[in-house]
Parts: sequence; C-alpha cells; structure tokens
Amino acid sequence: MPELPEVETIRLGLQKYLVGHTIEDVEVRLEKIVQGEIEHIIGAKVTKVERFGKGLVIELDNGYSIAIHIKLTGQLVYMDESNHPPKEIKVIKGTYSTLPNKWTHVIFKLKAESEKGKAAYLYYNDFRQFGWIKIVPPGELQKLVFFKELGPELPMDPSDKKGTITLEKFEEILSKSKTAIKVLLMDQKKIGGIGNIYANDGLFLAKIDPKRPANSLTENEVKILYESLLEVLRKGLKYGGASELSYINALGQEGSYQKHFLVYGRQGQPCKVCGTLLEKYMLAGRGTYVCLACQK
DNA sequence: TGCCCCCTGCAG
DNA sequence: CTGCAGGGGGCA
Repeated sequence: MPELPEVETIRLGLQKYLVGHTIEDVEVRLEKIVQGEIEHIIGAKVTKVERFGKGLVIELDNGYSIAIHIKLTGQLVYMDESNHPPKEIKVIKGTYSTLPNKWTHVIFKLKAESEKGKAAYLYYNDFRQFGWIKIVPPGELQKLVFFKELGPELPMDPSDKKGTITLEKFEEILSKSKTAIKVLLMDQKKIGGIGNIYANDGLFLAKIDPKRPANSLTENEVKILYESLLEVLRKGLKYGGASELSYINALGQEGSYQKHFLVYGRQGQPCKVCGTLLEKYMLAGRGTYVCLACQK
C-alpha cells in the first residue's frame, strides 16, 4: 500500500472505528510479525491513530503505543459483530476470502465500547509477511529507526503547515542532491510518504524525466513538480488509495485510484496527453513508467 | 548510493 | 519456469 494516500485512508478508518475500544486480547499467529511485549497493551484503550509517512501508530491510554508498518501487502481490517454473514475481502489480486484466513497473522480482540456496543476484531493480514507490528513503551517511539530517520512530508492538507515541506524546503532538498529525481522522491529519509506509484505519476504530470539529477531541475520545474506531487497524492486520497495488489482500507474496501493511473503500470498503452505509447524500465531496481515524448 | 534480502503469488 | 510486485533495512 502502501503509500501515503493508502496509509492515510487506513488511518482515517481506524481513527473512526478503533478509538474507544479496549484491547481484550491479542492472538499472534506468526511470531516474527510482532515485536515487544503484548501484555502491556491488554486492557488498554485506543485513544488516537496517527500516521507518520507510510507508518501507523495506534496510541493507547496507558502511554503505550502500537507502531505498524504494512510494507507492500499488509492489511488492517476492522470488523465488528454486525458482520454477518462474514463478507469476503480482497486478499491478493483475484483472490477473495473471509477473515481470518491463512494470511491473517495477528488478531486484536476488542471489547465492546458499552453494554450495548458490539465487540470487534482488528485483523492484520500480510501475504508477503514483510510488515511489522511493534509494541512501544511510553516515549520510545522516536527510538525506532523508522521514525527516527523519517523525513518530513508534503502538506496533503493545505491547512497543515507544521513540519511539512514548503516549496522553499522542497527546493532545498532537491538542490542538495544529484541523485535521480525519482529515487530522491522515494527516499523516506528525505521526504516521507511518496512511493513508486505517486513518484511515477507525479513526475509524468510535471513532464520531468525520472532519471534527471535532482539538482538539475530549474526553479520552475521544481515548483511544477511540487504542485504535481501534491495533486497526485491528493487525488490518490480522494479515491481512497490504489488497490493494485492487496491494498484495502480499514473496512476491507478497495480504493479506486488504480483506475486513474497516469503512467504507473500503463506501459504499452497510450499517453493520456500525447498518445505516444508509454515505456517501462528499471531505475534503482524499481519499475519506472514514462512518456518519452512528454517527459524531458 | 546501490545491491541483496525479507516472502508469497501471479503474469508472462 | 523466471521475473516482478505500493517498502525499506543492512550491508558493502
């Protein structure tokens, strides 16, 4: 998923449905996914769900938190007792199943919020098993490598100015690096949240060649790229993320940004601007999609 | 800064 | 069967 718009979509769902629930029990079916001591979160209540780049943090009322990274194929799905009969959710492209299934590695059992409320479950599924869940003691979140080294983000919400990357800051980040611009955009230590889909689409929208050294962009190109990235990220969020392989939101629903890809995954198909057939090549080990006519 | 690796499953 | 997949950590 697993880029900023997808993780943010999951966060919005968890914030809505998880907050207020008390964790009654945690069933770990695949040990390597979970680090830390489970007993510290039993009996604690969820107070808030935050996102840092592509990482999620579930905050608890006893000061502990649950840090989660779903990597490429993790899923966090909330279901309460009203889910009868159990609905099927997408597991992998073309494969649907009810929960829990063979890819469910952790199950959080949640108490009802009130006597009348319904008990619920939060399932963590991950067919490639790359994701992780860490039980973090109070105040120790910043000790995790992922959070310690995560760079600032682009301001998805125009009103969110704190700690986000302004155009001036973006210019500064690019000017200090001669790495290929696409590789820099995806470097989470420099900029948090952008992955392969939105880097490809953003560069296309800005008409910039992904291989260009970051510091070779003109002032105007930097400005256009900044606005293009914000546009594709916001569009991704608006469509609830891109469900290519296995991404689904906190209720198990698919997003639809994949229907609006500009260049990602569209090699051999015509450019939406000029009609030239799009190309694909590998750059730093990642699929890179371009219109050779539009992007310079 | 670049490569290999962690895994499983699907497309070609 | 081989190669590739929204990520990123650890190593040279």
